[in-house]
Amino acid sequence: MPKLKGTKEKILETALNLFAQSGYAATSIRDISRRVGIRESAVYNHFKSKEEIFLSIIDKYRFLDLNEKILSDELLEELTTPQRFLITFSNKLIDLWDKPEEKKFMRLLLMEQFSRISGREISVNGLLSELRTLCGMILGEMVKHGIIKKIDPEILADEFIAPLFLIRAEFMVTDESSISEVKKLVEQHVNFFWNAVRL
Amino acid sequence: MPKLKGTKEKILETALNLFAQSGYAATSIRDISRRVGIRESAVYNHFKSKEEIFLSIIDKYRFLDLNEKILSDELLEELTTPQRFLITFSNKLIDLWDKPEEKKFMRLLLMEQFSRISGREISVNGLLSELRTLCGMILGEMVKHGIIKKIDPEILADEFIAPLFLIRAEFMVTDESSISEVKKLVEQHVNFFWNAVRL
DNA sequence: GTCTATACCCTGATAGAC
DNA sequence: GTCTATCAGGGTATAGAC
Repeated sequence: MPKLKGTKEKILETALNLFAQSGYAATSIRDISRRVGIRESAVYNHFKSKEEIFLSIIDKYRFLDLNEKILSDELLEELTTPQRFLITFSNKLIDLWDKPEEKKFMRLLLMEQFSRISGREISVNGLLSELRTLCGMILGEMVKHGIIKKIDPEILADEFIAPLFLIRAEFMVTDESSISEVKKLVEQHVNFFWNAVRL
Repeated sequence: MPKLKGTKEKILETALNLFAQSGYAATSIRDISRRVGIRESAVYNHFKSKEEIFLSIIDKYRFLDLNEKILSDELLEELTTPQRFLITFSNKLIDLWDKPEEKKFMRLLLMEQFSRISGREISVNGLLSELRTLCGMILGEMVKHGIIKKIDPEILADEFIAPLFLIRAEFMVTDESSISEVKKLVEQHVNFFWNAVRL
């Protein structure tokens, strides 16, 4: 990783900012180049079209690597106290979603998920499926070890994730994140969920 | 209600179709006028700008009138069997959301919620808040009558709605609605929810 | 790699005849 | 209310000098 951001990198970064702010169609190459500090035409040395910029962004941020970013050893130790584990897990997820880059990317996805730019499917489901898999695994293990009720892990995962996601999405409209309020809602949800599944 | 749709009405209808399909910015007045079958300039006899068309659409579809559209006498009779009531209620909601106009409007909202066209806030929260209030009332009554556990009705409403909404939103990306699959997921959710709150 | 210059099309919007 | 005609501005993208 070079320390000085090349122009290409700068274009991607700027484009993400503008796309996430105003949407793909409403953002022009002119806007992007102006902010980067180069001419419109110079952009075309790095990307052959506006669409290619968009697709590069998608490819760059598509993978969250949740396991790596959330499942620390420290967190796994809390598995002995499942309710606390779920709260810590959720908060870590909220923090991850609150990171500027992830936030912008999520906004972009939410905005453009129906646009089908260049036929490629831009789905929020994709972003959620990784999380769904991870939660399904964790909750499935809890079922197996008799920590929680015997319920289909996929259902458990959906019930656990859906409110979390909606809480996050709702607070994304206003940009003042008020993360503490979010975390209060998250904790309420986890408590409800825990009472629903505990034995 | 006039039988023959006036041009103004036709513009609104066409604009909703195109906005919901490609987004506000990507849809031009030309696209709209072409589909309506008039010249671009003729549009300006009815709306002074593209923005005004958008805002008219928002105003037209903003109110769902959930109480009226969902709470029938027949449904209320099922209150004696709460679990069945919740399933019927959810299915009615899904059917409502599946109506072409509501579906398109919801798509449009999901796409443009971050755009802040003309400074007006276009939030999905607004669409959900009416539902939240209704569910809060119903579930609050259930709590009061000792049918379900004593839990804050607002929390109950959120826990009930979030998965429903996410299920609906996910199936909105692909236009083949496969409503039966949706309803299966809905039923799973309601069963989970019911087991979480029953006494 | 970036610049200037430019091609060429589409945009929202207006003026004025019918 | 709809039309033709027209506008200025902005859109993506390319050519060629430096």
